[in-house]
Amino acid sequence: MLRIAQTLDAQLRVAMERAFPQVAAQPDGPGFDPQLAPASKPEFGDFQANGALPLAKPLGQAPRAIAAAIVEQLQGQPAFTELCLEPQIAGPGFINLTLRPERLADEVQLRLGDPRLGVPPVQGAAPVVVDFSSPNIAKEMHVGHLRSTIIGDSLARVLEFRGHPVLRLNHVGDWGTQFGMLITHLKQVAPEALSTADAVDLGDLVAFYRQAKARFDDDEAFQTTSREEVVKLQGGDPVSRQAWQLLCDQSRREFQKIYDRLAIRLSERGESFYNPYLEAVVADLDASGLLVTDDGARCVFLEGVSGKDGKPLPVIVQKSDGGFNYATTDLAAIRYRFAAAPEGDGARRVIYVTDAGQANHFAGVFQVARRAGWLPDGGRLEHVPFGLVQGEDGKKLKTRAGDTVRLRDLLDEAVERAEADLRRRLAEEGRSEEEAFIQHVATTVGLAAVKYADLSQNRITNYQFSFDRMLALQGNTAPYLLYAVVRIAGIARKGGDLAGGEAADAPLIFTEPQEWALVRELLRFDAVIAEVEEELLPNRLCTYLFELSQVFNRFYDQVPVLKAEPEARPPRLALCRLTADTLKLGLGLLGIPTLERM
RNA sequence: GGGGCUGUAGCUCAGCCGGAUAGAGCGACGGUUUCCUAAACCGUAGGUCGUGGGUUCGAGUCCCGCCAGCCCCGCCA
Repeated sequence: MLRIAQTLDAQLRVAMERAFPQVAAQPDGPGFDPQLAPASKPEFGDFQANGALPLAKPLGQAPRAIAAAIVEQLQGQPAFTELCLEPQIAGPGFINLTLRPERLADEVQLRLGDPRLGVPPVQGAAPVVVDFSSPNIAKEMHVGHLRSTIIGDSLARVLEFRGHPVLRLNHVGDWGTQFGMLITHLKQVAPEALSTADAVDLGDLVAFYRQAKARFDDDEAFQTTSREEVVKLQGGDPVSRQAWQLLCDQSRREFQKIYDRLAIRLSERGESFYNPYLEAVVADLDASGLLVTDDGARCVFLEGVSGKDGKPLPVIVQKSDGGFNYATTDLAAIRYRFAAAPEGDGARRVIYVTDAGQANHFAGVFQVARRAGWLPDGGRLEHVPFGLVQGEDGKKLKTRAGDTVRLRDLLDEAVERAEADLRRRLAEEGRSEEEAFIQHVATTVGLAAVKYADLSQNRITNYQFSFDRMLALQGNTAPYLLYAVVRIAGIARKGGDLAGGEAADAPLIFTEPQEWALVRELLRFDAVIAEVEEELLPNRLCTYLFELSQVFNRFYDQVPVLKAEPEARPPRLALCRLTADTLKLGLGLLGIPTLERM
């Protein structure tokens, strides 16, 4: 309906100008904004224009009279009367617009033949970087990586669908002090791990990492050795390099198992990738006069952000010992991503999907990048923050033993619970299914539940993780949406021709309110996609898909399809087909595959 | 001390650019099945939108103060 909304907006502007030419002539006048919005309630029609109300004061007229004058001018436009029924003026001066049923049917018809379901491909596409997931080498992926991975993937999918060339970058933690610690520790306790691939498994590596961290925190000699080890590594020492390479390879393979399970595609480009550019970052900042040496550290002082003593807060880009830190790497990454090829990605939009705790850090780093002039005209640099994953007690999610929850275990449990639920249901209904079917459904439902529960929440707030809620069969959950798709597949199995062959030329004539409700819901899809692309809020897409499922279920419950009168059958089958296509596409953009039966 | 985020029904949460009587889901209570999977549908109850001001024709939404919770705050990432 985006196209129609644009048309209506233009028509309203013309009507306003014609109704009040004296205002149109004023250069400093109030101007005209139709304030066109989707109708807030079905009884108000399809759209409402609220633009008459703000004109009341400047024009010195009653808002309803202003609305009436606008409506009169609208009615004088043939293009408008072809599109809409007679506008209604309601309340204090709202103009309610209802589209002609045949225009709605036209729109449905267009979408039936359109694989993009009415979503236009983007014009003038330029690369978009989505930086997400980003686990640390030599650690296992845990619940803390869940949200970034799932949200980032979904945003990337939406942007890709719109036609942007998307670089999905996995900015893994593969550099820095942590490696000094780990390698130093391993040299002493498990030297074979540094020269032989897979000498220890990742779980052990994680334990070693923890030990190394503990030693680092209270053993000064160990700290010193670790720092020296980092210097060796950065200096390209072959032994250190090889150890590092082995650790990275091993972690990479473990990460990939998770990504494969979740059907997530990512290009690894870790922190180390930017090492060759760190010097240039500092030089660049120096050349643009932003760099200040303070206490031996080279930093950029932020504008508008002050610390304890009221002094501006610094972003440190080179430590007093000459080393670089994460801010330097992040700056190098921004610089590289916006820079033109071959020494850059040529991006026009760079998106970081990380927890909200890093908001200050990114705000600082972004400010420096902007002031350094690294963003091209129209370049967008955005932090997409999200809240913590909490348990049902409202505290940070932990295992019973108090450990961090591994992502692997979390996914396993979701699938196990989905399987148990399915088996119980099969037993209750006396159904018998093949083992392969059960495994496939349980896996799909379990993983879908985890993804959907995360995505359906406004990402900025903390997220209360609950297997029971996400796997519930009713409510705003993955199983509920998947079930709507299954119901439509059931119609096809029982002889409904969803491919459109049945009376393909028959006009789409709808008679029931449930049909119209479904039509209107289906036509919202393009606007929802546009909104997610802009606001980077996948929960808006979830809400839409849930509402679509609800409207469909109401239709399914109250309006027969297969047993409809012969002339009513084709249009109803068409609605089923478009609903299924919309749900499949929408869920696909959330990274969730659908099922034919469940 | 400074900064960020959050505060909406018993619980979990939506709420678009400020628009009409603030919405879902769960839970509670009550209904619906000779018919496409009842994993569904229909209905009832449940709200000082943390709080006090301000702006506006109109504020859950914007501005300021306050309260509460979480997070961040110089050489870790």
